[in-house]
Amino acid sequence: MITLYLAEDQSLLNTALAQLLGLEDDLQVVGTATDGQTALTEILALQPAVVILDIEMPQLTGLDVADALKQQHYAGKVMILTTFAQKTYFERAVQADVAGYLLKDSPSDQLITAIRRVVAGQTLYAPELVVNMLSSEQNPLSKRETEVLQVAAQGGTTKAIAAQLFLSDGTVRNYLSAVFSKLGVHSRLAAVQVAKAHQWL
Amino acid sequence: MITLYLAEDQSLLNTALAQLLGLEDDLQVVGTATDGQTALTEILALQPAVVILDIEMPQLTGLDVADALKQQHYAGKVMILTTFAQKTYFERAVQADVAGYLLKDSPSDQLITAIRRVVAGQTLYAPELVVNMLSSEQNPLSKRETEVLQVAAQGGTTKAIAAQLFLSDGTVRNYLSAVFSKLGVHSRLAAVQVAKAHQWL
DNA sequence: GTTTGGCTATGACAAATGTCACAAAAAAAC
DNA sequence: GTTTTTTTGTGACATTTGTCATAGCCAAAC
Repeated sequence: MITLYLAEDQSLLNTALAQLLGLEDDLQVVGTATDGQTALTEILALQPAVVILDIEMPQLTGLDVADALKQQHYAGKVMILTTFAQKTYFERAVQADVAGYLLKDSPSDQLITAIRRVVAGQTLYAPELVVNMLSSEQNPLSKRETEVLQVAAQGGTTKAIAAQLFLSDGTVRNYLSAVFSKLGVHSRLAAVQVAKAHQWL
Repeated sequence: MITLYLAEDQSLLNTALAQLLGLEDDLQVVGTATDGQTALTEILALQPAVVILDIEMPQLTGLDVADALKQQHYAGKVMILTTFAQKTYFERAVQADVAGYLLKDSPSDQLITAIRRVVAGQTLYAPELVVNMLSSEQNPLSKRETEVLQVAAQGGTTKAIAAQLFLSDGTVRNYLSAVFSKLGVHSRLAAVQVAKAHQWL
């Protein structure tokens, strides 16, 4: 019998999956949560063989939970189950030694077979991710440039940005100018648009 | 026996729900789709008693499908099943005479009872929506102001905005100035932030 | 029938923004 | 150990942006 724990923000999917997985002879759902903090506490108490984590959850994200479990040298397998194939999420998940990274756009029976394979020792990554990793352009901005743009995206004035980052007024304008040049735009708003589209922000 | 059709973008939820609903004695899932166009065609062919529609789907949204079904004087009941309680979505749904508007953050057994009630002739709206409708502030911007801000949000220069809307350069600046004053900000970026936060954009 | 509000426009001004050249220290890469 | 990149800064300039006063036209409201 494989014991499962399910952490999923969206109650409908959470309950539906819990019931469906429970119908399988070799699977048993020992607990569910709709937020990361509850999930982490209960996982450590219940010690399920497989943990299935959504990423976007209140309080702690699924990735935060995976990190915490890694630090505790958790014995069971950890799987991430999320909507989008975001490079940054995936990279963090790999860092946290997850045994599986699946997308919500594959049918539920694939999830079930994936669980069995993970228990058998396999590591499963959704194929879309590999494609996405290769095709997605990398951020041409330096760390600081990204940071400045990020703060600028909040909509504050140059002065406000400078104050928040402990920089001079002119330096901020210089950074932004460099950002614009790299992104091929001429204004903050346009830069934010482009950066968001590429998920660099 | 209640015949059901399920249109849901996310395959995992789609398949999980289809299986779960099919387990009920009085429910039968006669078809599913992951996009609006397929859903509409198949619904008209299969004539299910209840149609469950997600909103955000490729090609046609659930609301588009609901509109089309209303125009055809469709005999069955139409239910919307979506993630967020957005006022604008809800209003459109009510216009399309949907029999139910449910949120994905309630458990799956509530969906099942909701289906039975809708078939019995009841109309069900998620309680969160009523709260949301009352609490959400209304857009203080005029139609044209909203339009200008919307175009400005794309990141173009004043000239580009003016060209796109067939306005003079100065008029665009005036509109934006009025928008800023109403939203309590002093820049385009900040205005876009505020407007997006309130879902006025 | 007048008043109100929305749409459009111009001109002028102050402030903010974007650009460029230049420079120097620190960190990273080779 | 040298070169390159990154980070930070100044000063100056052109352009863009935001603000305000003012005004005509139109439609809706009262």
